[in-house]
Amino acid sequence: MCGRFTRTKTIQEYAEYFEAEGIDENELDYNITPSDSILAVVAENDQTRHLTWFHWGLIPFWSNGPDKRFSMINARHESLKQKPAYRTPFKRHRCIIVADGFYEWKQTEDGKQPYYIKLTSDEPMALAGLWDNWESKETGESIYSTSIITTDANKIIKPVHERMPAILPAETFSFWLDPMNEDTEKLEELLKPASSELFDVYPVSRRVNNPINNDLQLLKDVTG
DNA sequence: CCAGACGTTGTT
DNA sequence: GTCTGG
DNA sequence: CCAGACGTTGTT
DNA sequence: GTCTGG
Repeated sequence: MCGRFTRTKTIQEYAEYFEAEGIDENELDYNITPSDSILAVVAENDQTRHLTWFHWGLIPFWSNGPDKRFSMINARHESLKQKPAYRTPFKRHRCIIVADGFYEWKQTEDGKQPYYIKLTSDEPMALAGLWDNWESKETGESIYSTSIITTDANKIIKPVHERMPAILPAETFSFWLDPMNEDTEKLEELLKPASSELFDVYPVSRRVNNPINNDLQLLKDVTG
């Protein structure tokens, strides 16, 4: 699954990498947790791309509002076409969530050991995501929210965890983001596990476990 | 037809 | 909104 | 995802 | 055990 990740570069770098219109804000984060605001790329009908913030945890537009009983921080790619919460967003509300790496935990005899997973190339990680917009009938308040799509873990991640986020290669960004594209068969093919050869996986400090910790040292390999 | 649900992971 | 269950 | 909190009534 | 908060 993907329940914690990082965003370690500047907005300007992401704007350039994703060929998207930036925003006049910046916030590095070494320990992003569910319910945080997260950065994503969306495209308009004319294919113009924008960076924008979303609440992490999908709130369907038809729901009565944020509901803590549900934690829709991840969407299994196997259920996108079927589940009511994901069907329409998969057709019309796809986005790319901006990350540089993510954490997964392995249960050990003496507790939970976090691992950091990043691209060997040090490029940004393009996580496949869905978004929705919920509006309050009372106040008119609008919440843009998002969910990260998960898929089977690849060979290098499987020893740590059974699932991983779907990661998009740069040449598929346009196809994935195009809001007019409703070819769910072909879109689904992009959600296969990314190749093991692209990744570094290593154990990091258990300070990651507590979301209050948020500093560059969290990314340090503790193997020695 | 209406009522009610609408989620994932890991662990058991 | 849309699907499932009754 | 993990960490941390978690409850009411009646009597003093 | 289960829910909330971060």
